[in-house]
Amino acid sequence: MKWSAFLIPTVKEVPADAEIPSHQLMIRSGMIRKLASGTYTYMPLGWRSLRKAMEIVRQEMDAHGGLEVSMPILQPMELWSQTGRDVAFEEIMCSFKDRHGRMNVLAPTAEEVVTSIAAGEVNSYKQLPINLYQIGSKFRDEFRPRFGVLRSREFLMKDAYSFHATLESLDETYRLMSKAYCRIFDRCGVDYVVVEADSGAMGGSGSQEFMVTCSAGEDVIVRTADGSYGANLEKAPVDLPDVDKELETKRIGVGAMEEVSTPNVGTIEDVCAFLKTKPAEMMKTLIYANADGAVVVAVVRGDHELNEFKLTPIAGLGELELADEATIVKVSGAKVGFAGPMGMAEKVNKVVIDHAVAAMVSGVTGANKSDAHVKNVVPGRDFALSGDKVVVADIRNAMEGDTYKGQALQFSRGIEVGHVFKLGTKYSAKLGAKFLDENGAEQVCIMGCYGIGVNRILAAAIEGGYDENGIVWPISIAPFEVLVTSVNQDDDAVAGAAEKIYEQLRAAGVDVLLDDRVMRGGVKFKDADLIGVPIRITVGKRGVDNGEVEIKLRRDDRDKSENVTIDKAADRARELVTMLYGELGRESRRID
RNA sequence: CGGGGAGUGGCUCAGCUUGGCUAGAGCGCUGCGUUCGGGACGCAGAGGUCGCAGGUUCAAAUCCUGUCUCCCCGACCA
Repeated sequence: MKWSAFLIPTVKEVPADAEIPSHQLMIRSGMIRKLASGTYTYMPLGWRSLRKAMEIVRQEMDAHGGLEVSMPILQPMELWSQTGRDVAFEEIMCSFKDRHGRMNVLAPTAEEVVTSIAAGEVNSYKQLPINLYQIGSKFRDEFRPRFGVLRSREFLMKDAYSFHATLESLDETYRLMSKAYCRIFDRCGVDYVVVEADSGAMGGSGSQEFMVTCSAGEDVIVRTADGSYGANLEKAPVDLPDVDKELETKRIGVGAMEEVSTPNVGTIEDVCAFLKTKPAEMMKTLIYANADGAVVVAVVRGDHELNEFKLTPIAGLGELELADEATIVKVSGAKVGFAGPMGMAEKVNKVVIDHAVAAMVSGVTGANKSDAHVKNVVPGRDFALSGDKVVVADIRNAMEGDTYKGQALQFSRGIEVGHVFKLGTKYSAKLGAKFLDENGAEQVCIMGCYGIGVNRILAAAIEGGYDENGIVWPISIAPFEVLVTSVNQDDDAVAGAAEKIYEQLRAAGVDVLLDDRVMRGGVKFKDADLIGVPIRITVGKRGVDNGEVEIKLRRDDRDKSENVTIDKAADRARELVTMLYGELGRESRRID
């Protein structure tokens, strides 16, 4: 490809609405342009990179048992009603009514469609297992699109769905997919970690996320110091508090509960300031309700955060939401901010107390009376720690200083680029994906599903590879492998040498871009750095006069360029191409 | 959805408080010349009716109302 015939609209100024490096650089390098909030055009350069990422995904899926298909983006709402996900996804689905009055949705994902295919076409255990995948646009009406291509309303996803006769078969495919994912991300040159995850709206039993660590990431990754365990914060467990042998003795020494007036002092911070205590000596009482009006009271230490992903299954009352003001007033007998755990077990459907609270000698909490708190509240004495409706459990977020399996927990941020789930029979049962087993008995297919955010691979690669001058691409997903810059395009000898090297590389199957624009060198070098092609051949008058050109890697400093003769330039570049590909994916990563 | 901010040439922004001459700058773009290995310089140009709709006024980019769009913060941090 010749630059003069290509469209690479680079810009010097940083667009006002781009905040993170990958977003800024994708716009500045002319890869993408925004059409509307959360929707982007991939310009020729960006599309080349995206296609390369797609192709790596495709190759590895094909190599690991995937069968590529193309399912409709346009789906009937009716299908979603059958699994109840018309409600679960309601707020995030792009939907519209067609001229016949039917509701349609633009695919946010495709479990329903693929399962209905399996329901129709899979009849026998002999057809199983099977793993169907596609790479295509998905639509989610995000609450808040942001960070460019990282959280957009339309995005490119590789989604795969496997069907099995047995759990063992599912496990096998799940492992195979994890392996394929490792190869994909290795080949794409992104630095990732695999963590335990919550399966969220997908449902199912097991799930792992592939996260690219990056400060702009929206998820928090928790890892043990020895690296043996990692999880999304949503899921990350914490060790139980140390057992204090003196606990009971200390509690006996605590005086009776004492009510103190705290007018309009509702938040933990305010109460601490008012009563001169610390958050760690307080108990936060949160009141939740489900759609049927069942009420759950959760109690965590004042310095801890409740984790709803942990609370929900323990409460066992379905989806929970923080109760509205009226419910809080009714349950606690006080305005918002003054609830306490005392006497709650008798009033609500469930009381869930965090381990850390159960281990407190005593604490301060709301008095269940407006404008009042109580001191000297002793767990077990002043509110129950056991009983029909009471559970003590891990319901809080891990935080700095916590341990798991005795290992200190470390926190970092990450971008979710891949997610694998064991779905079980949630969809197959509802949509009738059944088969006959060896004994002629009808069974429901067991399913797995496996997603990759293809756009996110690009953004993540940039977040992990850029400098003050622009992008530093891994060669596998760079828009071009080699850039030949003709510094003096108006000089026939220079232009001729550059063209010759370009043609040699093309003939050798190298993906090469020739900057044949008649422009000043400085502009060309700046553009070259910006678009980040990994191998650069600089052809200029001062070298050509000596029969030489310069070759350097984008990631190396300017002074590390090497001079080679014009004749050998293409061969040397090919060696470097091979070397750079060889560097990708050499690290083996262990996946369970 | 709640709070905040912003919509002015292709891009980044000034002007608006205290309405008033042909609406400005930088970048980009076109032409000519000088330059020419790290985003050159000079000269000459093209390009906006100030998001949209209404209103106030002799007069509106500027004030008022409505509306649309975009961005930021939050949205189940008590």
